[in-house]
Amino acid sequence: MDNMSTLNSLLTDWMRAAFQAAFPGQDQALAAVAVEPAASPEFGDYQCNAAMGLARTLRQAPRAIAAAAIAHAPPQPAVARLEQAGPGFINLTLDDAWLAARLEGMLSDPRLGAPLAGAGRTVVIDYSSPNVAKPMHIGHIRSTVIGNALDRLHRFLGYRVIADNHLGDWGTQFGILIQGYRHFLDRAALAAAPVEELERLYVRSYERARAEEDWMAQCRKELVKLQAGDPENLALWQEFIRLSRGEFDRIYARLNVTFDLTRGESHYHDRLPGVIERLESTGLARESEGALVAFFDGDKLPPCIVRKSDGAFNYAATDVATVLSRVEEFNPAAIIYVTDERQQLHFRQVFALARQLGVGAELVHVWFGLMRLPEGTFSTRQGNVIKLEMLLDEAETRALAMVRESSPNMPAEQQRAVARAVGIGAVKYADLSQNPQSLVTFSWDKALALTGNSAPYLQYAHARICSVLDKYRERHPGVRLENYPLRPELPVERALSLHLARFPDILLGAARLYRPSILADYLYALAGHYSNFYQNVPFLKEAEGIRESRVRLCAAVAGVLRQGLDLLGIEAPERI
RNA sequence: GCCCCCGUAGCUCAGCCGGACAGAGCAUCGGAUUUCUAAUCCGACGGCCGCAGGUUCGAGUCCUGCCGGGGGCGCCA
Repeated sequence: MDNMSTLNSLLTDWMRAAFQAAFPGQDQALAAVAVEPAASPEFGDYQCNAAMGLARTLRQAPRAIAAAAIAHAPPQPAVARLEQAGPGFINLTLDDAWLAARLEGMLSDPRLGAPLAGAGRTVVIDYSSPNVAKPMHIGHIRSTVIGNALDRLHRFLGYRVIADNHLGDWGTQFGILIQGYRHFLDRAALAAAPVEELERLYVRSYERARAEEDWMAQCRKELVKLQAGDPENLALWQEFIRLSRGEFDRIYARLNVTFDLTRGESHYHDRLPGVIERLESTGLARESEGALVAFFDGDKLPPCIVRKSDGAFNYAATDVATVLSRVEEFNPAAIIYVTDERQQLHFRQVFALARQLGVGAELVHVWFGLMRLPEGTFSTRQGNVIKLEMLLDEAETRALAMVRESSPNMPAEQQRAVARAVGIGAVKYADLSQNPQSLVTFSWDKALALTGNSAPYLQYAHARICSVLDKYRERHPGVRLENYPLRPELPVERALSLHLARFPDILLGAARLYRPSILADYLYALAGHYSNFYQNVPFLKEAEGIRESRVRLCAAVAGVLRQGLDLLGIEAPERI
């Protein structure tokens, strides 16, 4: 199946060839000819809208153009009907037998027809990236979950992925924290909840620093000592990182997220003087009011400070150094950053500098809107922060209550495992299923939805299929289902088959636009088609042949659901 | 002041490169379980797609302006 093109590209190439045969010498204008899924089933399976747009260039009426393209279309076994409609649409209906064979091909491929689009290419994905010494709260989940889905998706498409958790482990906050640690440490609290205690120390020290000049000066001194390699401060700093990573790792384990690298900003510290030198020598940055400032006259961006007047490097310098280091070490085709919207300007500046320094890799900032509460923003100071662990706990608790109710006979251990999969899946899906760039208002009921457009809905569809397959094997032991052909005859079966066959195109689209929500939408629609099928069409008690075809269709849906959910980082238990 | 994003059904949101009558979930109302898991399915109700112009054969989608909300803009990261 590796050499097989996806449905979209197959039909698009063919349709373009039809236009080229009808209008020789117009290749440039015809490059835009494309085929897309039909807006409505009544129009067929796919449609081509190119004729209307070409009317001016080709100096012909759209309907005449469409008719000519149809007349010149080369033979194509995939297409049963090709017809003109409305002002110049071309509607395509796939051949039933061809579609069934296509599905057979997908099912015999462990990759379900997904092309190895990224073979030989490397992408670095920088995501999650929490700050050391601060607990992860619900604002951190989006980067983690979206980044992880992009990670899995790219890996599946054959990219070599370097997932890097770029910890915030360097900077002025550590001077404040060390000073706080020296004066306010509560050892019992640190032992009980280390990161919470570190945060408390930071907040307390920070507040005092705002009020007292001397305290602030002392914080700065601690930072300078740390950055100069003072053994005592270095040891403290390493301890902060160790404690924080312990807590982060616990959350990542629950979320089933793993990184290839966990390099903090500190990793690039030694490279900063070299970067500054290059920025200065190339004229990209110059002195201004004691600071070193990068200007972006050509790019219409405001200037940014790369080195402060006290000589400390700013985070723009760190991020440029990080880009250069990644390019040098991994030679990636793309570096993808997943952060919230507040960093848009920052990354535009960093990317502009990197390009000026000769970086050719595609630099992408995948940003998402800040999570808000109905009553407004949340902040540590207002004390209305919802800790990520609390959210995950609540999700599992709600899911467990549901499992106990609907599956009272399931062993307790399994109930807990299902509740974990369902609860965590629900939380992830809430972030993955919407356009990340919308403003998001957090609500418990939405984040933990267990019905409707939610992960549990998909998991439920999957579990029901597993149950059907088990029952089939019980009643018909030893039967090799592959020996029976797929015969999608009913409209709902055909719709299901067509939807399944689109899976590879969906993966490519989601990766190209860096939007896992495209995959989530697809899976939701798939589960919807399936639920309709399941609810309204009997299969186990049908006659041999029909029965096997339908059971195989079920298996196909299960396979795509499982693979799709896995790419979103969501488990698909066989029983829920 | 300048820049970026968002504004779609009562609520929460989809809507890919502009395409044929604008779609879900929740909520409300009405149906479906002797059957393969009802965390489900079927149906009803519900929309000047913020407003006003413009481009286009065609605009929720692109452009301009305005209104409303969020974020950012030289010494935090």
